[in-house]
Amino acid sequence: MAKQNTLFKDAFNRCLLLLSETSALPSEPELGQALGVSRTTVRAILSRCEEAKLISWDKRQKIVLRRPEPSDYFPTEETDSLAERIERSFMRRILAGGAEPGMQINELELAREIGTGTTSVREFLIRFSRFGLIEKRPNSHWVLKGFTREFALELTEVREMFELRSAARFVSLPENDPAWAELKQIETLHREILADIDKRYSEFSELDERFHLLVHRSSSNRFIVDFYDVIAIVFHYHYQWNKANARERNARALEEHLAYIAALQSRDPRQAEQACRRHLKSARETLLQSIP
Amino acid sequence: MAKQNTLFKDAFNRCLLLLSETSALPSEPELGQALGVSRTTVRAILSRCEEAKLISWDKRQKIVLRRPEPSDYFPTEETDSLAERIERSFMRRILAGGAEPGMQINELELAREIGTGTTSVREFLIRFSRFGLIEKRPNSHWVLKGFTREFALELTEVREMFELRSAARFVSLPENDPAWAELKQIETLHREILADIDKRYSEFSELDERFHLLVHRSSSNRFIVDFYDVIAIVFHYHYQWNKANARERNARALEEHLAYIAALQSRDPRQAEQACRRHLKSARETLLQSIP
DNA sequence: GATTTGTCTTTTATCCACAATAGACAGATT
DNA sequence: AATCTGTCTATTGTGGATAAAAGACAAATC
Repeated sequence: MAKQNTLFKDAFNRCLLLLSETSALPSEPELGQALGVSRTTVRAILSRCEEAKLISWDKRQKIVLRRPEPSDYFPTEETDSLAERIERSFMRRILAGGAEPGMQINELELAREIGTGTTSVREFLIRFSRFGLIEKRPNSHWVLKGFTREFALELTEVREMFELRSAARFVSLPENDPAWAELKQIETLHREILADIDKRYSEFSELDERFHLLVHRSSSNRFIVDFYDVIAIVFHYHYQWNKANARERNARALEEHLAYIAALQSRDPRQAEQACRRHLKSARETLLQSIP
Repeated sequence: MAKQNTLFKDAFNRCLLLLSETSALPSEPELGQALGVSRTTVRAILSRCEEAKLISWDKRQKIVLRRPEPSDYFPTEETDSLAERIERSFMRRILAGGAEPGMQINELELAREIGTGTTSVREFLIRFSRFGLIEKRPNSHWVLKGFTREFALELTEVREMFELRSAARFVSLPENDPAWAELKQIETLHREILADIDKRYSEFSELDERFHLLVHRSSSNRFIVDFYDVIAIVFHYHYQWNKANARERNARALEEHLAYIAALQSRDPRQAEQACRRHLKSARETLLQSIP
């Protein structure tokens, strides 16, 4: 089967959205830019649109003939890349299922379960190994080290070092740095969600990631920024998995964030450090509480 | 060709060393333990030893018939794993050769040059990407970010955070922790090399890695210990590549290490921090000097 | 003259096959 | 009773094949 054309399908779906808002499509390179794909893929999309009588296509003339209907879209299951599917399956297995530390991980078995080749699973495991949750025994299996208390403590120790350093850098960013504008936006979103917390508390997870990533970015250090991936994936699956008291937890975190944001905006290193420490401490406690 | 039997060849060579010192070999599981391979490989080794009339083998009787000669060994080029060969080729290319940042890296071309399949190269690049020197553009090529001044500064920034933290932990290790004995050994080696610095200065590189890894290990934090891989690979190739004034540089570093070791042994956190800072500062300067 | 399109080549992502290696189990040996 | 050996099976490491996707280049169009 070689490569799945998930990129094509996903870009096609996104093209239909564009198409429902205009009467003609732009040039091929421009469309490629808009969809983030190469001209080869753009042309495949246009061909399919033409076949489905969505547009008439003659060289530069790409006229919309009708609005796309739900049945024109590819089903969402077909638009996820293989890597995403593998990640989800794997995380479900090791977080939800009984995942005792020390358990062996079998490439072939995982591949069969997910319905894919071993190469892709293998590459996923290699990429994933940098998160410190699994380890390879050469010429033999992988070992699950598990989402344990030690893991959480080691993770948060490094996180705290990095975020304190990043917050210190943040307050000294020049006035015209775009991070200040982004911070303002994030602040506004916090207030909006807090104002309607009962309905919108579940939006916190995404906002949390956006905020902390912004802080880490100001370190201008690739190792610090890259490490944020580890934190993000852990918290991402952690939120999905541990929903007890989510509303209260998130409300409290939003308040802490607002204090932290105000401290950053004050440009005072001491205030920023204090607010950062306070929030990180409670984030650590929350994470630890969810581990048996 | 599927898999190369480099493990077998390497283990066979190591087995010949054992064989030259005894008159009979132990049981298969024991031999496997000693060589770090499975019984399957042990049996392959024994078969070959028998064929080469090095031993007579009948079930539990494995009697050495003659001493191995140089011609019995496999040539060392054949005992390196594919991953090691790829790493060396790649590092030579990007460090020695003209490696401008922004250059594209082509899996197929690399594979052809090294004489291997694309899968292995690909897996190597994925593993290597955690060192922050290359970056993947999905569905497209890899980009070389280059061994630049920024890279060195970002690397040393994190290194300094981690090593200071580890040194602080080190001084509070309990008296009976094996790290103290290892530190003593390392200290002795330092003195031996310094005493005969003109001949032995090149042994510093390996000792340097051993010392700093010991310090990082005392953090008991997998992320800190894993990060030491990044430092180690950079310094490893850096030493191979920048040999100007190696004798003086190494002599100075050895002196600094001895001061640092004494400070650790004093168990005084303040002294340890000072000595650590002093050494890291000069290590950073040395690294930066070698970058244009 | 700058874009755009048509066409073609190159490269990546993925599956599959096969040798090397690990590992399991029962019968043999101490 | 414990360990070892013989034998067999399962899994990993690696090369090669192929569809999807990117990208190069010249001719066409504005």
